[in-house]
Amino acid sequence: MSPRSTAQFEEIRQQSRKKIVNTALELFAKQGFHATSISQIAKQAGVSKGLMYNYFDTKEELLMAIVVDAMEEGQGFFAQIMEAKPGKERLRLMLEMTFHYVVENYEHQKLLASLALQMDQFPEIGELIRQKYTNYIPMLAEELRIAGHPQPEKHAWMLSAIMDGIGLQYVVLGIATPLDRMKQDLIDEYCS
Amino acid sequence: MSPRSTAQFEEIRQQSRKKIVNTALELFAKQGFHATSISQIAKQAGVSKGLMYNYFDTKEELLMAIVVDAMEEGQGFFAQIMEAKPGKERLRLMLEMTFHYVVENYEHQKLLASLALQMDQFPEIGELIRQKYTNYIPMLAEELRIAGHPQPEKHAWMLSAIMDGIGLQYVVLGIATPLDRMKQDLIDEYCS
Amino acid sequence: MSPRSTAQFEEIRQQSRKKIVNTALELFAKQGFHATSISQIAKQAGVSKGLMYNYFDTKEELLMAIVVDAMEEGQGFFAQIMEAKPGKERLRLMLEMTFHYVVENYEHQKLLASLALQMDQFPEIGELIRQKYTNYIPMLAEELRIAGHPQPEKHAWMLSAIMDGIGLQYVVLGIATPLDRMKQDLIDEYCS
Amino acid sequence: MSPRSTAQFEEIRQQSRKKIVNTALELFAKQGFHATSISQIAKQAGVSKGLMYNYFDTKEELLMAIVVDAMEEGQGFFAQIMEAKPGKERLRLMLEMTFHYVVENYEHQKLLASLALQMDQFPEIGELIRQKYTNYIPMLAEELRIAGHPQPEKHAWMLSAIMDGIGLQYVVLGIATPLDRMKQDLIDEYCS
DNA sequence: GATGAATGAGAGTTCATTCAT
DNA sequence: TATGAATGAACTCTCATTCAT
Repeated sequence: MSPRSTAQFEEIRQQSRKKIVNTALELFAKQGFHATSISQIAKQAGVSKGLMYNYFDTKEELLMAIVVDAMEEGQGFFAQIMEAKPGKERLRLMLEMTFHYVVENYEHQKLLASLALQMDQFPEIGELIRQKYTNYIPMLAEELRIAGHPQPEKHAWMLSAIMDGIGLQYVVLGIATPLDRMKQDLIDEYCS
Repeated sequence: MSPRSTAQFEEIRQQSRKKIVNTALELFAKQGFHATSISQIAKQAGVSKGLMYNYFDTKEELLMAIVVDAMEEGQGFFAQIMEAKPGKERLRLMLEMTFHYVVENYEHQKLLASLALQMDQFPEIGELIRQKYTNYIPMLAEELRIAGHPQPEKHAWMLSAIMDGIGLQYVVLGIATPLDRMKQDLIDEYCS
Repeated sequence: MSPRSTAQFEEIRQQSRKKIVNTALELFAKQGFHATSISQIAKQAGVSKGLMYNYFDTKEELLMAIVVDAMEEGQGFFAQIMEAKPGKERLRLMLEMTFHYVVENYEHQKLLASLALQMDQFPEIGELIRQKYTNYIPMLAEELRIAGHPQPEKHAWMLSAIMDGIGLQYVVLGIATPLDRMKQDLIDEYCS
Repeated sequence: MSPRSTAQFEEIRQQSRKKIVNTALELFAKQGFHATSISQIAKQAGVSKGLMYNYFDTKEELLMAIVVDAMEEGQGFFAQIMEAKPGKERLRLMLEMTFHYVVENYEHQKLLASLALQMDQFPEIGELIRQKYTNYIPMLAEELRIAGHPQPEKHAWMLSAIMDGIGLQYVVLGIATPLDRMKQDLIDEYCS
């Protein structure tokens, strides 16, 4: 009789939105953005094709929403790290959480890597990725400096390359990559 | 009819084919496979759409031809390296040529990275990429062992991750990456 | 429950209905029937899409309701005119009120013109329009005869064409059309 | 063996283009632009849906091409008239050819009327229509002045309204409109 | 060998309509 | 009475592929 309340509608919206976003993330990560059709997302999410357009104006906007989610998740990790006391321990935490992120956010990681390779086509996303690097390298250098490392800038590039390479290998090769051992090796080298 | 004209035809064929392959490589690398249309390749290569199907039965086959080219190019590099005397010098040569390859074969590099992230869609290519890793890591370990390095296997993974990371950053960020310095740092660390 | 609240409900119903009809008229006139969506009407009228289907079963029915309104409005004008004493004065009144109608009912006028051009698609409306002409021309001829005009039938066609033409130009060109002057010219020619 | 010549291709193109344009004109005129789908045009023209996009980038561009055709046809008529010696005879020719145009170009006429009522949605076309009026009225006044008519401007508006009204009635009512008689009446009134 | 007109499946997107609440 | 989430058919448009010449 009585219409649903605003709060009820909002909850329904959030549920549907999440279903769509999660499915899209999964498929975009596995197949790439262009090779994934709205039909496929809808079918796998168990909703109609049209529903997506109740939440996102275009396929690109759906992608953008996922990327923003991924970036915010990364920011969250980072903020958590930065609450720790500066020094070797924080550097260690940083490495450990990065490895943790790679494993836990396999799909985000894979999708972002894929998008990084097509920045021409998604300029907005390209800008976000570029900015991430612009911020990340100096921050890492500063962290290494605080941890008492000589040549912090050199190792910032090196470490970031290693982390990117490990991430890439992980999303490409899967569990064949000896993640745990490499994590330990890096911690031994940089945090002791 | 005469052998002469047959040879001429063959040369024309090779030229056309090369034009197509080069253009396709350029566009696939820049835009990705799915975002590049046969029409666009044909127009930019200055040939007709129909002609492309004279050389490649499908778009996938064109991609495959490019990938095989890229792999053979890589093999060539590798063979060249293996002609050198084993030891620290060969390891150094290996690093230097890898850096050289990254810069000179930017497009191959970028395309392969992109395909590595979509191995589900191109199983044949996926297999090639997986094999490359399967061969590469032990080979690198052996090389490190020969060069007198302790813990060769550990550093094989590490080095391969660094190289992949550097390559990824290079194709994503372009010249902002301090390639030369990183090359020197690696050589200093691993070849002295 | 009480009669009072029933009456209130009825009033609310009429208000909502009027809001919807007015908004739809405005948008149909400005953009055309097919280029106007139910969503747009609902949003601009400040009601929910669902509510519209409480009043009109289909989009076509909403259109039909508007057209019937417009026709009834025209009938009202006509009835008013017919209360006057037959003769030159009534003809003059007819012309003046027609001009008045054109200005005051710009949107009805424009929508009807637009529908007249797509009678195949709305047969019911087409029939109404055809009937209007079937009745209008002889009535106008009779009016001209009563007013003492020679060749009343010829001028009936002529006058109706002029009025249609002026109406069309007015809805197309807007105020650039010299309505007042043309009205005076017609009155001078036909009513003196 | 040998590929088709450029001229052959061009002729094929022109034929297909004409088939599409003619069918589209017919359907746009009968049903309106929005109520006509590309599928319907293709089916009735006996070509594939995709072929239209070989000739026109969008449905709007197809419409635009038709409108430009219609405008040019009108220009042609006009130029023909202007070759005659100025005076009553030319005015008579103008009226006769306008009636002729209305009958012969029924579909153009109907489509243009329909578009004139939706100028907001097709600004480019709206501008063309507005310009036509801006040029047409003064030209008609001048023509009337040359023909020795008193109050040429007043009658220019009147005549243009009559012609528009007749055209509108003709495309709406069809042959029920007494075109020939009205033509004669107008010629008698304005050209003697 | 070479062309580009033609096809049609399938992409992204819109929208009238339904319905649980 | 009133809401808006949800549907799915139909839309515009794209593109790998075919084929007559």
